Amino acid sequence: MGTPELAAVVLRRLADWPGGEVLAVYTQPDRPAGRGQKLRPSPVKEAALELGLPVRQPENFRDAESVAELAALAPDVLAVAAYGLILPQAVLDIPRLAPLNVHTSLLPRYRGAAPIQRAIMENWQPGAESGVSIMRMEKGLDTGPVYTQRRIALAEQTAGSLHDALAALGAEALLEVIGELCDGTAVAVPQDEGLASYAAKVFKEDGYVDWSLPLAAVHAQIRGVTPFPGARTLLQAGELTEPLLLQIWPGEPEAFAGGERPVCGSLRRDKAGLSVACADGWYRLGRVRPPAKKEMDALALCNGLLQKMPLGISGTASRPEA
RNA sequence: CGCGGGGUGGAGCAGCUCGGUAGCUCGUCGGGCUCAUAACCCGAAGGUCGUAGGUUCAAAUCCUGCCCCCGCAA
Repeated sequence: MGTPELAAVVLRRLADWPGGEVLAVYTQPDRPAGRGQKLRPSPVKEAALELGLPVRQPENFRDAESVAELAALAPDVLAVAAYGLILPQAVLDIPRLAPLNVHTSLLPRYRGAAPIQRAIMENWQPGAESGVSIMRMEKGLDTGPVYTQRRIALAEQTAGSLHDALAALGAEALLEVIGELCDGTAVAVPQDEGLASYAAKVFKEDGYVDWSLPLAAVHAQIRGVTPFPGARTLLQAGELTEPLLLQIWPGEPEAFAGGERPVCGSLRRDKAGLSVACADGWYRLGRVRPPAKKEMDALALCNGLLQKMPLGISGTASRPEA
């Protein structure tokens, strides 16, 4: 049971597994999405169809009928990853062995909606890490006992790359736990409630870069919202008739040279491109995208839209009005 | 028919309102200069202006159809 790309990765791995069989795939109903508001199947549904697996898309499990349909399959386990539907106790009780959940954080930290992104945004100390947990589902949100975890260094990860890495690790860990459940050797350890934290959903405003922070924090914020919802900043430079809402990708932190202390948010153009001043250094912009344009190097932006901007420090980058 | 932006040498843009010589920054190639450079100087190549029609003496520019790309929203 799952919906987005993460769950599709896990599903493919499960379908591949010789130790068991996927009885059915549950995913959210097709939703209008994208340009033109066309009805679109979820990544999980696409994967399931590719694999020739039966797909079910109930609106929810509040009615007895949906629950009965699932129960009729008599599954040994329920494997859930980012399904996006609340599963009532009646559903959690169905599997013979356990209802399992793949959660992309080191529980009990970052329970909730956006563990991957929040973990990156909030942990910019050197050596920080995150990971994925396989837990037994219970009534509360991501509160169940944990069977196993896999850790991974955050380093230069973006939300996108970490997502991919954790999807692979999570699928592997899930198979391991299912195997142990079959053998009867699986052990789940209750979470330490004292260490619990929640990862709130990430909105577009979370991508508005706060240049008053230190380089490492700025870099972490940008990596955490890349590629979704994307980091943005409002550029105001000399010849621009109106401010430019730029989407930006992770760039290069550069510590200030001795004595340098520009105001946070100052823009600097040089032969190599564009940099923005943070609390303790210049953040050199890498890939960048103006509204309605394709993504490009900061240097290309300078050569085109910003070509009248003089070399040196002028203009500012700031958070758009909320 | 959800809203909106765009397609101009290799990259990024201007020019279109008001039709009349293909422009700018960068890159590339050749040459020069320098201890040196993502430095500077000189020179050159490179474009069916997305596509098919229409209007016109004349279309990147005005009109119509089509193709392609992208943002928002969900």
